[in-house]
Amino acid sequence: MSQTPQGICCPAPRPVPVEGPPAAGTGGRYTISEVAERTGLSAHTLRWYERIGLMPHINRSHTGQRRFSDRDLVWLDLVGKLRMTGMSVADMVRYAELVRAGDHTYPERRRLLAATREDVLRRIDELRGTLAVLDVKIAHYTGNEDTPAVSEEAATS
Amino acid sequence: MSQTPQGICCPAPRPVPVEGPPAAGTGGRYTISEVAERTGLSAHTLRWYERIGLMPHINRSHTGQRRFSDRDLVWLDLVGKLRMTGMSVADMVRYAELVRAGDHTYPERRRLLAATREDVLRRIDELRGTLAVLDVKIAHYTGNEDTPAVSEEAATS
DNA sequence: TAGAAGGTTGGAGTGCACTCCAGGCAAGTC
DNA sequence: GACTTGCCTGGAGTGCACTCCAACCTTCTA
Repeated sequence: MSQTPQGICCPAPRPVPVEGPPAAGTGGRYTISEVAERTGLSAHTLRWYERIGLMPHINRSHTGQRRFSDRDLVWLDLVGKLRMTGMSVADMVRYAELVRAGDHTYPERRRLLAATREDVLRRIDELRGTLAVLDVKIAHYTGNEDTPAVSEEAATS
Repeated sequence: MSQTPQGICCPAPRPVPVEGPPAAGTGGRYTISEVAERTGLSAHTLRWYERIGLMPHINRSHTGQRRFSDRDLVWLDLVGKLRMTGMSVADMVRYAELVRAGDHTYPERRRLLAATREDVLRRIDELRGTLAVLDVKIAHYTGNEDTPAVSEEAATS
């Protein structure tokens, strides 16, 4: 959930069998390419999300093609938000499993999201810190467009 | 520099021959493990950073071991900040090359950092957006610790 | 009837940022 | 002299999150 000083990137996933609650029966029926366009995810990624258990069961047409519901879109929207927080796909799959498991998982879901929230706050703080550094650097370069550098160049610029 | 909806992760690097300005001659002489401890980076990563051109030349002891200077530590601090912004290693190498190339690269360095700054602002905004979503979810789970779920469960929780 | 468009699958491939490994060297301690 | 510690190198391996491929199926339009 949190990030080590070096590994600025990401934790450990694992493929998970899809076996959730009954899929939605509400709203429009979108093809995979329509959903790709709406969400900005590729069709590849949408299939992959389903395969690893990050989606609830997706309905199929009589020819076996995926037909996404409005509910699926809402879910994908949440997934997109969670991705933005830096949450790993593995953790999102874990969350999806909790949702499928039923209401008794509320406390754990809350815990997962609360931890994510803490992460986000930390990240915002970090980013604000980098902003300060960037501003100093940019001001330095702006004020010295053509003047010779001072001392610490290799280290400080 | 910016991130696509899907590729939340990262751009393209390339190995770059180290051939920068004369290395620092100031300050303490730290071994690689000392620097690893101070920066939180692994010794592996420090060697790798040097190899790809992300470090200025690092001095060596008479036996060929790296001896990092205070200036190197300052540089690593900046690199750490840039990593936090989400800047790719490839872009950081590019920046390091500009620093090595001399003062006439000030405008481009400024441009690079200004673009990074914009990215950071965008990311902070995104994170704030996710915070709002998380808060709604967490409040929902907190208020319904044991009560049955409502309708949209698979999609909204 | 042909061809194009859009979908299906499992499995392999990609790019990034590390991370580890084998084999070796130098200095210090018992 | 043996052992330990800490460092060196080039190159291979890892984990994540996609991304692509080949072979195939349906549906639709010309």
